[in-house]
Amino acid sequence: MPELPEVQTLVNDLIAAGLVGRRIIRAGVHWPRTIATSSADRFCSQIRNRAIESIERRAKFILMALSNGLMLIVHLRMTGRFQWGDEGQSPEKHVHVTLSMDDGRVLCFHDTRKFGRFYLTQEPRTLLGGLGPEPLSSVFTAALFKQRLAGRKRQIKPLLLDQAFLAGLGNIYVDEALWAARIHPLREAGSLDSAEVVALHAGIRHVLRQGIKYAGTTLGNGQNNFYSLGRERGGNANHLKVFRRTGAPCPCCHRPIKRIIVAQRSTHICGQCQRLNTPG
DNA sequence: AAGAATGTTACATG
DNA sequence: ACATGTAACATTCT
Repeated sequence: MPELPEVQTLVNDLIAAGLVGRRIIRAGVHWPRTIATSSADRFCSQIRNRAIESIERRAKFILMALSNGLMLIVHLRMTGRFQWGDEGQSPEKHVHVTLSMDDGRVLCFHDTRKFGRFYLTQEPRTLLGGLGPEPLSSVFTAALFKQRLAGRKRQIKPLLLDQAFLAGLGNIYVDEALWAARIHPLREAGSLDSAEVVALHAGIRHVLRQGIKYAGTTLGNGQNNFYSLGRERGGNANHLKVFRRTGAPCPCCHRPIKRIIVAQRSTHICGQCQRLNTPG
């Protein structure tokens, strides 16, 4: 669920909350497997008394640079999120890591499905080196996109979901971007013509920027859902054109949105606007 | 009320 | 290179 816009929203919130410059005085781990790089004990002793020097996003990872060259990297996977807790009180259900700050606040990592991971490393490149370009950065031009698509035989949707090809997209924003560009998710990636590449490049950047603008996408009311630092919902669900809108009219041609399965993932398309074969 | 589906990723196997 | 299947989990949906 948390894709690039949701992770960016969280990073923005963490910065706005004044976390940069604060020092971590104590860590608690209640589900040890959350810590991917070491034992829970070693994690706690290593992170203790480090100051947070910067917070940024790369792909769907949250990067916190700590003092003395250590980097804390967090991946939320499907249901991870951060929220404030109370010092001295036992953490609420599904809180697996707590970070007590030098100003008395407690940053809690909450993750119902327990897929989220914390990495503590001196060498971030090991984890991040294989990622594709950032879709919102200036290096991601239509020309670069075209070059990376050339010759690829995979279907366009699973390729866009591949973090080594392009960083940060997930199921929601891929469906939205493909609809915006009027491209069928099963199209062979290397078969897109120049106009389609340009449209898809623009579509990807548009849907991601819109997601960030509305502070992420929160679907439904379940707790397996995106909530930002202050437990606020994102507003982007109101701006989705196809995702989870099966049966609703396509905003472009008013035919009903269809749900199909592509690469084992639920996929939402307009069969009229997104053609697999050229009409005729 | 039991069983299926679920936004992510890594890894194993054809 | 690419497609497919599975596993990691708990909650929500059917």
